Order: sequence, then C-alpha cells, then structure tokens
Amino acid sequence: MEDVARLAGVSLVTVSRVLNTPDAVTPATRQAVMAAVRRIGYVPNLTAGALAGSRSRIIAAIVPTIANSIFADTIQGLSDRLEGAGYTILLGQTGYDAQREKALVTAMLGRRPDALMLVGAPLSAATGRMLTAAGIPIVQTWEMMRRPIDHVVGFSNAAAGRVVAEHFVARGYRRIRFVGGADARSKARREGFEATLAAAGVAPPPAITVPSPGMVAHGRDAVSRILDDGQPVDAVFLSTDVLAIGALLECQRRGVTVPQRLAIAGFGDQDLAREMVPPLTTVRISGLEIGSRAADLLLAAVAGKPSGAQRIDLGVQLIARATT
Amino acid sequence: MEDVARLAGVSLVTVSRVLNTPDAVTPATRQAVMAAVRRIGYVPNLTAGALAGSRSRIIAAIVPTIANSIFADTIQGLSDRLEGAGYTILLGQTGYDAQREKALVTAMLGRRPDALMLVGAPLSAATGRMLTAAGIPIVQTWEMMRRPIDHVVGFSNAAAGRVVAEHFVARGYRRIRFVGGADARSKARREGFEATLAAAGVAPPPAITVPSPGMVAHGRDAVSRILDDGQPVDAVFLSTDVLAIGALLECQRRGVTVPQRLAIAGFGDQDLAREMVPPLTTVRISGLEIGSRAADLLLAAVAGKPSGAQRIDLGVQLIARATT
DNA sequence: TTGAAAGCGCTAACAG
DNA sequence: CTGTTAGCGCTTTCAA
Repeated sequence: MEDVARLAGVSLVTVSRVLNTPDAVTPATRQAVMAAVRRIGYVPNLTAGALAGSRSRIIAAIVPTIANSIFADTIQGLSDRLEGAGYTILLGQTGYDAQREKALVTAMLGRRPDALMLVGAPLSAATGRMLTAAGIPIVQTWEMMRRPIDHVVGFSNAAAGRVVAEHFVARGYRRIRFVGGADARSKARREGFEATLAAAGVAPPPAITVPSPGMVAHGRDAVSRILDDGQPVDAVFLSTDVLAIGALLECQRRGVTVPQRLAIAGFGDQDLAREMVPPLTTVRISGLEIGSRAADLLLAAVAGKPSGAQRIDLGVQLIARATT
Repeated sequence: MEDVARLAGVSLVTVSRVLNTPDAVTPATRQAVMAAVRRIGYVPNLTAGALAGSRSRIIAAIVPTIANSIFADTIQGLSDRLEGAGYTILLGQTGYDAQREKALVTAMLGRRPDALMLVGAPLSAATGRMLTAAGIPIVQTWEMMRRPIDHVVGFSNAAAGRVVAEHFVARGYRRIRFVGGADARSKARREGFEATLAAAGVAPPPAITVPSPGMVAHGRDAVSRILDDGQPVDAVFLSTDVLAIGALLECQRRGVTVPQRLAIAGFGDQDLAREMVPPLTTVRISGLEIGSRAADLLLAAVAGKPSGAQRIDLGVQLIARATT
C-alpha cells in the first residue's frame, strides 16, 4: 500500500479511501491511485483491513454436510448473493457431530465473521451459548425452531410430515411405514407424520431409522426390510428424496409395481424426483431460496437495518406425482 | 486477551503461548491461563493472529459449482482433512465464468490464505498470473494440465474418454454419439473419446453440447434428440453421470431397452450410478480422494516440506455395468 | 478533499 | 520458562 501511495504521490489514507469510499476522493486522485494499483498488482490485505476496521466482510456458514446433499443448494444460494455484495464465505461441516460443531464454531468465531448462517439448532448448549455471545447477526435455516438465536429462514418439518400423511390417508393407504434419519429435522417430519395419521385413526407406522446423511443404499435397504418382513404394507414415507429414490429403484429391481403394490413418497423435491420413472411424490422445499433469503437477511442486518429478529416460513408444498 | 492475562496473573505473551505452543509453558501456568480463558469465554481473534504472525490458517477453495455436483465431494474431502489440522476453508464458486472467477480470486487472495485449491485451470490468463504472483502453495485438481501453476491432483480426462471408447469398440458398438458440457474437462473427455474411436476406424461420433453444470434434464433432452432424429445409433457416452442418468431414465420412459436398443455410459461413478436399474456403466473417479490428497499436499507444503511441485495422477477406471 | 497520528489484537524477536 | 519491545497492514479519528 505504501508503494501504491508513493507511486501515486498521495498518502496511505488516500489509497485506502480510493479503495473503500471512492466517492470521497477527487476523480483525478482516484485515477492516479487506481493506475498505481494496477501497475503494481496491489492486492489489499483484507485481514489487516478487518483488524483495523470493524467489518471482516466474512460470513460463516455451517452445514451438516455438503457432499451429495440438499444443503449444497443452500450454500449455493447464499454464496451467489453474498459474493456479489463483496462478502466471502467461510464454510464448515459438522457431520452431525456435536463435538466437531463446537470446534468449528470456535474456529469460525475466531475469524470474527460479520454474520453467520447455520442449518437448524446448535447440536449442543455450549455451542448455542458461544453463538449468542458472539453478538453478530445469525440466521438459522431449514427449520422453524421455537427459540431461535436470532433470525430464521425455514419451514415446518412437522408440516412436511403432515402433508404427506394427509395425502396417504386421502389416497386410502392404511398400512404405512416411515424411514428417516436420526437428525432433528427428520425426527420432526416423523412426528408430524405420525401425529396426523393418529388423528385420522390410522395405526401408528413402524419406523426404520437410517444414518444421517441418508444415502441411496440406505433407502434401498430399508425398503428391502419392509418388503421382506412379510407384513402387509401400502405406502412408505422416506424422510429425504435420496432415500426415496433408493426405495423406488429397489422396487423396480424387484418388479414391485409402484404405486399399485407399494406407494412411495420422499422429501425435498430434488431435480431427480421429477425425472424418476415413475416421477416421485415429494414435498417441495427450495434449498436455493433458503440460502438466498438467508443472505438477504444477513446483508440487511450487517448494514444496520433495524428490523428485529425475522422469522421467515417458506412453507411446504406436497407435489403429488405418480409414485402415490 | 488482556483480561485473560490479568486474571491468570501473567503477561500477554504467555497467554499467546498457552494457546499456540502449550508445551513451551509450565503446566501450572498453562492451567491457570486455560482456567481464565474458560472463565471469561475468551475466543482468540485469529484475524489479529494472522496479521501479526505469518500464517492465516486459512485455505481457499475454488470450484465451478457445488450444488448438485461432483465437486461437493472434493470440498468434503478437503474440509474433512483440513479442519482436523486447524485450518478453515474459504469457499468460492466461479459458475464457469471467467469474470466471476477473477473477482473471486482477488477477494480470496486479499485474505492471505496459506494455500489454495482450485478445480482445473484458471479461466483467464489474468487469474493465472494473480495466482502465480500470490506465492503460496497451490493445488489444481480434476485434470492433469500440461503446465500447472504448482501441484496437481487429478487424472487424465482424455484417458477417461479413451477407456469408454475402447469399451464401446470391444462391445461391438459402431454407431456412436457423444453428449457433454462446454467446459474444459468435458472437452478433454470428448477428445480422448473421439481420437480412440478414430484409431479403431469407427465413424466420428456426432456430438451434442449441453450447458455446464449438466443437469438430469439436459441428459434426458439430449437422448431424446438422438432417438428422434431417425439415424441409427448403438451407444451414447455422456460426459457426466448426471447426464447419463437423465438419458437412462428417458429410455426407460420410452420403453427403449438399455443396452439392447441403446447402450449408455457416464462418467464419475456417483453413488446413484451403481443403484440405477440397470446399473450404469461409468468411469470411476473419487472426488473425495482428490480432495483429501489435495489437502495432504497443501498441508505438507505449508509445513515447509521441501518436495517440489507434485503431480499425482489418480488414474481412471472403467466400471462396466449393465447399461453397455 | 487530503493528511498525521493512533491504534485494531495479536505474535516475533530478543532479553532476562 | 517468562516478559518487554516492536511491529503486522490497514482504518479511524481529528485537524488542516
């Protein structure tokens, strides 16, 4: 920066101003400085800037996993919006592990991000306290928790379970199963699903729990167990599309006709859901929109917009296709 | 940090030492300081540490896209390894756009990462120069370019095209098509594919170019065009599994038997490839391994291990399944 | 509109 | 093993 200042014949502050508040400087000065910047190939040290100023222009994002998952869409949505606004994303994965989440949060807060996005609720109370103590805008996503730390952008997972249950009941299915992960959001879907079935007088659906993140093979194995155990069954709700696609493919492999012999519903409305043969009944959620709405909220918050904690419920929508 | 020092009755440096080189301090002092840290809930400011020290403990990762893509695996592999070593990941997506890539690289280098990973070659010469000038360890992935900036962890995309071509020829397919994206890696696969077919005396395969990143619908549409144009055709190679799965599903929808009426091969060996009905012939690449190997290389480089630019070719492997 | 001085919170020498 | 002294490269007052 000193080199740039010398070459342009100005002081350090002026260089800083050209870079950060170009309007506060004479056009002539601005051009001289910019020319020097280009000539030297000067890349401002944002670390020093963050330390001296107040803003780091970093936003932290914490997700359970990104490989092979719906959360990748949310990261994409967040990143698309934030990069344009001059922010950089610090990414971390918890792997659904409380210990790892805590280490991650510590590392991220150490970078003094201007704001933070995370999926769901903290896995431990200690992490929650750290987040609260950080004193930065926070947006939690993918579920409308009762006591959020700050902002929320999501939907009711229980409602997702409910709409599937209502759909099953309306279609006349009575011998029902549930397959889902052990994470908080899958459990919420299950609870909404079970409660609605109970209210309709349907027998409680036996449940199979699979690891999170769910993989195609888990869905395949789960439906195998269901088909092999000899009990009569009409329909299965799997808590993610990935699981449901595994189930659908297993039925196809065995020659079990869907939905005549077994109806299948998933969750998430991933690209592939619509493309399956037959197309998969699922619950639509836009991971991308969750990300971009979260970005909007955080951008407004770091800009000091006085709004109070927002609670944005994107809702859920049953997409009835041919597997039910 | 001052509060911690006061509470523990030591100086600032001692606190710093306890946090960074705990072995260089008396156990008693260490415990006193740690107690004070916990009591206050002190979270060290890593930004200040990065500025004062030399290392930022940040590693930048640049990928074309993460949503719905094979690169998500690489990020996962990188992140799993790096987080354990105390590094944080700065993530950015180029969207296959040179302009956006340049802005991204500028922003990332401004954070002074200790090292950087990127997929493929820079989209523009200007970006390449910035990267070189940064003077940090860099690892390029997913392709073995002739003139890499520094380290490379990848495989030959041309070889991927070759093994599929050889497989098609061995199976007796002669009327062949190619479907792929416009990005550099898809093109390399196509070139290897075409060259090998030409060497075997097979007619040059007409090609359909689809957008990058490829989606299931692109594969479906491409195979529709191929089936509808009336020309006889035996086999199609689609440059990613996502495209190939779209093609396979379209065949299923139309009742076109695979591989009797049309053989299909993909690339990437994603989870789903093995699960399809029939299981998809593809080329195996471990995105996860690319990420973890890249992490190993960078970790060694930042630790000052004198090794010279590494060139790790993970190779390609044809996985012949039932679609061919 | 521009500049001078004073830090931001930490670590790298060096000395004790 | 511990402390003192200088900065790291910027941005923020404040004054000119």
